[in-house]
Amino acid sequence: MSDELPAWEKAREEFVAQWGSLGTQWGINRTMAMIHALLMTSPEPMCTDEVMEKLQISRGNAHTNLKDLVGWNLVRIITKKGDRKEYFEAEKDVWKIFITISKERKRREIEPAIRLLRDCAAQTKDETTGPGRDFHQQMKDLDEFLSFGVKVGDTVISMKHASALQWAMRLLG
Amino acid sequence: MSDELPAWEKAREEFVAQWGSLGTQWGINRTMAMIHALLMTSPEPMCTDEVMEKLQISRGNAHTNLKDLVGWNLVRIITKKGDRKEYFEAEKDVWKIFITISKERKRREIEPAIRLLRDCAAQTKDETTGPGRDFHQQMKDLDEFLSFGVKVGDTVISMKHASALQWAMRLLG
DNA sequence: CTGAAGTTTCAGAACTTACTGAAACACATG
DNA sequence: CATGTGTTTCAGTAAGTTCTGAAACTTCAG
Repeated sequence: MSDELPAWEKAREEFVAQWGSLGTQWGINRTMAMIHALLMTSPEPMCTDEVMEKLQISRGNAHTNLKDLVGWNLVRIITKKGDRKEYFEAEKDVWKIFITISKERKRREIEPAIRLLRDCAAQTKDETTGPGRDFHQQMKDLDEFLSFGVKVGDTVISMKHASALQWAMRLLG
Repeated sequence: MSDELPAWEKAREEFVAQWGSLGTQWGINRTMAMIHALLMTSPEPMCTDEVMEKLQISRGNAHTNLKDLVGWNLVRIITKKGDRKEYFEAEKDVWKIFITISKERKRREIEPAIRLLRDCAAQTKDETTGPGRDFHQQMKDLDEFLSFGVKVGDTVISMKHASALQWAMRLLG
């Protein structure tokens, strides 16, 4: 294989591989995390074949994960005129990545949890004594906490990066 | 099987089962999430056998996941005098749960990522042109963002619940 | 319409992770 | 030191997830 890689590409390969491992801990599939890392550090949009080649994965796998990343709004499809191929480009702005991921996680992970908690609270709203009442209260506490968190999160992700920074600095200062 | 469950226990079973499913999305294993849900809604500390019985799982499985939860500081071991059994009790205070999880996730997920980013940035600090420089910059941006996030997070989790609430209200208001 | 280039789908294989059940271990008690 | 009670470990198995490769499909140019 080619050892003629520029120095930065060596670092990039480490980054891609390790980001993949970290991804699994975050509940994200390894390949998807690797493709994301690859695209985030790509000077140019890449096509499916380039991704396959770089990561040594099959077309089906590359395809699925690229589309998943597009579904997460972390990657967008670029088409060049006079070229039928689709190219993929990752958002590189850290603040925008953060906002996108926050929104998706809210939708996929927090909102279903809140629905569950409300449902369980509703089912037990007539419990006024003993363990039944405690359970009801626990559901309400969890709901209240998550809902409040969502509200705070919504405020933050609606902010411009600069305002968010300023606000955070005030908290720290 | 007994259909003589109090109404609230029905809701509890739904909560436990669903919290388990939600857990998998969060990258947490189903059983661990279920045990946590069970203990969070238990009026009394439970022993291994009770957990096995309630969730219909093996001793080994119950044991491993209980110990993992203790490792996460979400559950503590209680021993009653004159009884050699270990009982397990989950933290029920929502704010404390939040703080505990935040700390653990920081340690397990954010800090390793920051280490990786710094390593990759260091490897490319001499790159001053073209894609190498861009890569270096991207690593630094990500590092800076996560590190700043950690700082903000540290500040928040060092706050009392009431102060945090007050502070968040100001953000919203 | 035909063929070339690109894209999508999906059944089964490979891999990873979680779980069981049973045996080994620890420890207190008579 | 034998016995009963509770705890831990772990090899093998089951379940779940991800990946491959090939076939089907779409689109466009000639």
